[in-house]
Amino acid sequence: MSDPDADGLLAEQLLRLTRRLHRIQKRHLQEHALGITPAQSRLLRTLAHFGEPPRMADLAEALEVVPRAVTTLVDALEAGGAVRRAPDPANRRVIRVELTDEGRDALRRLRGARRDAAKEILAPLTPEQREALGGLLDTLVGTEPAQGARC
Amino acid sequence: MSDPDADGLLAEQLLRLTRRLHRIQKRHLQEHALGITPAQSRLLRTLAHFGEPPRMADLAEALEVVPRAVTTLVDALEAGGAVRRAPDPANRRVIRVELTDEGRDALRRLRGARRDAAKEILAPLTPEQREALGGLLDTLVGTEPAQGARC
DNA sequence: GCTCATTGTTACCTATACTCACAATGAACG
DNA sequence: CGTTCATTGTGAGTATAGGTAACAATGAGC
Repeated sequence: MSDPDADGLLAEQLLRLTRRLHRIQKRHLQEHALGITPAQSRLLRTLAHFGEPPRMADLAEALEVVPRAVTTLVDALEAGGAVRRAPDPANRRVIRVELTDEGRDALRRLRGARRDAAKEILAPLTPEQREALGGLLDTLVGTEPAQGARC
Repeated sequence: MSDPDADGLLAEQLLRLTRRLHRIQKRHLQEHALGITPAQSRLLRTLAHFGEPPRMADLAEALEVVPRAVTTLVDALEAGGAVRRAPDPANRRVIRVELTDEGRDALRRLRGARRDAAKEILAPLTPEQREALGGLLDTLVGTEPAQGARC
């Protein structure tokens, strides 16, 4: 407020932080020997939050990306055996994306990688600060991760 | 803390927020009719914070990117006339990146775009919350933007 | 049946950043 | 001096994440 450029600075910090997060995430994903990119990890995690196999369009909405992007991600994950495209008997246009056993396994290992990455990036903050940050981000992002089931 | 997955969620929110910021930034940059991408805008802004024309390597460090990335950005900005590569008389290896008058002008218009973008993304927060967020990000990012002069 | 909306995808493009190799230059030192 | 080594920027190529536009297949409304 005092600094008229404070908001811009904030944006800069946000960017810097996220790029750092991305790098750390990538490294941890490699270390954990999961042949998975951060975006694929994100899809996998989102997928797990749905009660039943979501449609591609559902995933696009949940991830806040264009449907086309989901196709690419699911392609990669399906090639890796983590998910499976299943036809919807009720509507032959839609494709349900199912988590395979292999995918569930990957998710489990992924959790470790994710926790490590988060721990590393959040190291400078006290638990209270983390909570505060979480609250602020909630407000900013809109709180609703738009997941199928509220996990 | 209570939720063992809270950190991962936080990372997710951060990612979501930054991608949203990126989109908004891009849109505002287009609206303000500056033929400039977000990353170029960032370099330009960083450039303005140096007391004297920095070397490419200085920019790489300030932006936290690999030197090669700076080359690409400066290429584009130089093609657009916003910056100029100037040889360093003291060391023929180094290249100083200077802001042109045109670049200074772009920076001025850019400020508006940036403020608008920040305003839009930060709309849900009260001024106090923004300040709090800024503080937390400061702590996370390390406070030192590694700019030549502490602006 | 005809028209229109939905759904996923093919094909292509962009932005950002990375690695690797290299040429030019400067610095250190026998 | 010359040899070796470090610095600096860049060419070439790659990866990741995303976006647009056009389209074929399908379903829905009249």
